[in-house]
Amino acid sequence: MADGSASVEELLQPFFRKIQLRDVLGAEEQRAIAAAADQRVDFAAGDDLVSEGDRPRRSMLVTTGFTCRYRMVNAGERQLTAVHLPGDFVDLHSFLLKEMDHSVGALTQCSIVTFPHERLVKVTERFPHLTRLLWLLTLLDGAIHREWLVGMGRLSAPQRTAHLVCETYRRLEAIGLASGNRFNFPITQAALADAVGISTVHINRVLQELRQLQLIVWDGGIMEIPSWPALAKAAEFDDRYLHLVQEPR
Amino acid sequence: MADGSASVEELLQPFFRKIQLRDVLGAEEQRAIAAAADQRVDFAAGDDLVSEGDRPRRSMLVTTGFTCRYRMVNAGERQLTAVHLPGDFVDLHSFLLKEMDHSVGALTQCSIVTFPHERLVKVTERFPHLTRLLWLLTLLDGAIHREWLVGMGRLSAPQRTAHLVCETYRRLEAIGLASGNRFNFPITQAALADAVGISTVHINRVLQELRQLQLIVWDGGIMEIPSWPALAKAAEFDDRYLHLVQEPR
DNA sequence: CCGCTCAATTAACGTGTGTTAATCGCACCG
DNA sequence: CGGTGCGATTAACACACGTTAATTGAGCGG
Repeated sequence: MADGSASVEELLQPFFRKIQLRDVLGAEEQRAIAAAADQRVDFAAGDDLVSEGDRPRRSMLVTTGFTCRYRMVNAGERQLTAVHLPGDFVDLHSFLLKEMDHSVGALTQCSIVTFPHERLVKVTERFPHLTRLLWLLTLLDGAIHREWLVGMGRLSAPQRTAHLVCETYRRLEAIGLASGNRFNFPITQAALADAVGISTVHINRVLQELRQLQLIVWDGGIMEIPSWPALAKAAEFDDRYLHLVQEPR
Repeated sequence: MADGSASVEELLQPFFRKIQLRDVLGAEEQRAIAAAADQRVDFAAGDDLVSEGDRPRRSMLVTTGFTCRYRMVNAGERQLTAVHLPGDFVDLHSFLLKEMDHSVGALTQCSIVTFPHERLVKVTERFPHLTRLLWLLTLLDGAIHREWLVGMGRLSAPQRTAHLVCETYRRLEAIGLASGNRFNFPITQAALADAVGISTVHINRVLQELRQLQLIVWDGGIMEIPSWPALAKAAEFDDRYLHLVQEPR
């Protein structure tokens, strides 16, 4: 690590938890990953961490804050394809895809840790099981992509919005960053609209509906879920696709 | 291989081409993969190759025909999340995700080759570069998922339909299974509707529009693209996300 | 050759969501 | 303390797409 008061191990806690939810991570593997970490970098909300067309030589892991993957189309319309939380790699796939086919932006102020690709190659040469775990992380991204696809195709805007709230809470809770059916969600309605695939005008209508149905309370950047069963039912949310099961991979 | 007149190597040709479009595949690696192949299995159109909730102990690679990944929601609505062609693994991700979070069905009659998971583990233990290539294949699936997501959120139904036609042609062409702006596409309008995320009534309207604009000719299971530039422009299609570039991975 | 079934097609009507544009509230700052 | 700007909100109107239901056409088995 080049700088920072916190040790790499500390910064990687959410990441380790994320993995340990799915498999056992050996002490040696843990050290190997920590040793592969390089610099720490901070970004302000709205900044781009990587841009479409870039060929990054390192991958970035979020340690604090929210980021998103997105693409622009048409006349400046934006569509998010993923939201990333602490412990998530935002572009581990660039390690093998090489060229970015989308951009990554900061939804809030955030900080990340970088992993040079040549060090990741070394990991794949020496640690087959750890390699499979990194692979797994990109597969989890894919599973979430599929879930979003199903929502986009077959759920209404209110359902998709509710679904995103459920998903975000469940993922934060899993790594110990949320509890009590509330979490910090300091993003803009416009960003939420871009995630759900609707207009800013309509996300506003949708949010009012969800509020009126007492499905969510969202104020001052805090999202609260008055009744998890009610929200999950409305969203047809089932966390199977998050694969929150510890087993040998 | 347990049975079949064709050798594994023959059956794996589209698969080898798919990989070789992105990197060099060594002779030893080629042999290792061929050796990991197990049985050949045939399916009829409409059959399920794997179902949501299953825990497959082998992954399947399509050798002929079209398959799809899908999930059911609500009152029997179906949403496809991927279409797979010869050379594609339909569930390589199950190797690490373990439990299927969606089903895989045959869009047409098709045949596949299976790869027992324990043999894939051995591959990851002995062939780091080949492992990265398999990982890459799942990353390509992810890239296509993101492209679909952008389309679902920000493109019109005619655009998404045109986009799927472009994508399918480009992928088939890449592995040598299509040329001359035509390809075999013997699927039902209902299946296409499930891929694009619209109703069967509306896919019919969309197809008529695309036909009237001379963007596609689709008759007797043959899809023809009168003008590739015109269709690509209408669909905002750019094949960057397919990563058709040979380079060290 | 009839009747069955399934895919494709058409029509009528309802609605979820987009678009445009204006207003409001609030933080920030000179 | 009054501007400035951004995010949230509201209104009016348009239309892409869904729903329901009926019709047509092609393949296929009896």
